Amino acid sequence: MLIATWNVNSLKVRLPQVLDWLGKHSPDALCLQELKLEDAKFPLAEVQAAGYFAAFSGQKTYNGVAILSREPAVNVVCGIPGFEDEQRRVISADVGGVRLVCAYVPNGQSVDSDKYQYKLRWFAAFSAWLERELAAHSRLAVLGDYNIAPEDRDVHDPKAWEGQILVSGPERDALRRLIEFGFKDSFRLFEQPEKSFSWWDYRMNGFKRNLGLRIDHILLAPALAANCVSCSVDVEPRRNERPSDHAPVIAEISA
DNA sequence: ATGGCTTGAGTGTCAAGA
Repeated sequence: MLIATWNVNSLKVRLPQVLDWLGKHSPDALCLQELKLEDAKFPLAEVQAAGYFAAFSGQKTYNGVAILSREPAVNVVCGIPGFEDEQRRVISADVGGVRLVCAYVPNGQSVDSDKYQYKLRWFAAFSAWLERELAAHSRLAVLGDYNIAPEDRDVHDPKAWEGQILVSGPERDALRRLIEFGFKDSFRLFEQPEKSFSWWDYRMNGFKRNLGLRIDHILLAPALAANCVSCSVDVEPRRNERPSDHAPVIAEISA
């Protein structure tokens, strides 16, 4: 089973690239973030024509998440239960015997902003919910844009980024808590090239110079991690014309 | 140099992303 995550930074703009990528990789499920469109404008017909079902939770202009899947997604839940939030950042569902959570973690803007406090508050609720979900679903996968680079090796210039948004201590602590629950960062189950990233700033030729961060992750419950046979970042779509600033991350689960 | 790109909104130019 192939599962993947991709922050597309506008599904309207990126739809042709998403359809192209689905055709090339045929994942069983693809989690999308930053749709930036309301549900009435979700390109369902195009996705179905490509052979996929879709569960989605969108809003105008910002945020928005979706799970595209070969088999219909069932038991779909939008948001973090019990956490009031107008921002559409989470959708979860069962696909092919796996419980998938698709998440777009808040960016945080800067460590001294209200948005950073929201990010930490949001993540605390996310984390508490995932701990319960992990107890309920042994085959649980949490895919998405975490907007957190777990370690210095996930940052092109750790000195320059020290203490900044996406790498700050409280953010990393919050992510580490998920690992303490038993989740595995599937990317680090395998030997990986040095300086592997999943996001590069549009500005200053960030991609060409590989000035990136690894902030998109596939976390797996132990039972899935034990059967994970590969995980990688697919940098190819970042070379496209009008690319998303994020690249897809893809993992393969055997059996 | 707190800039640089890209998107959506909306038709000026700004907010937000990371």
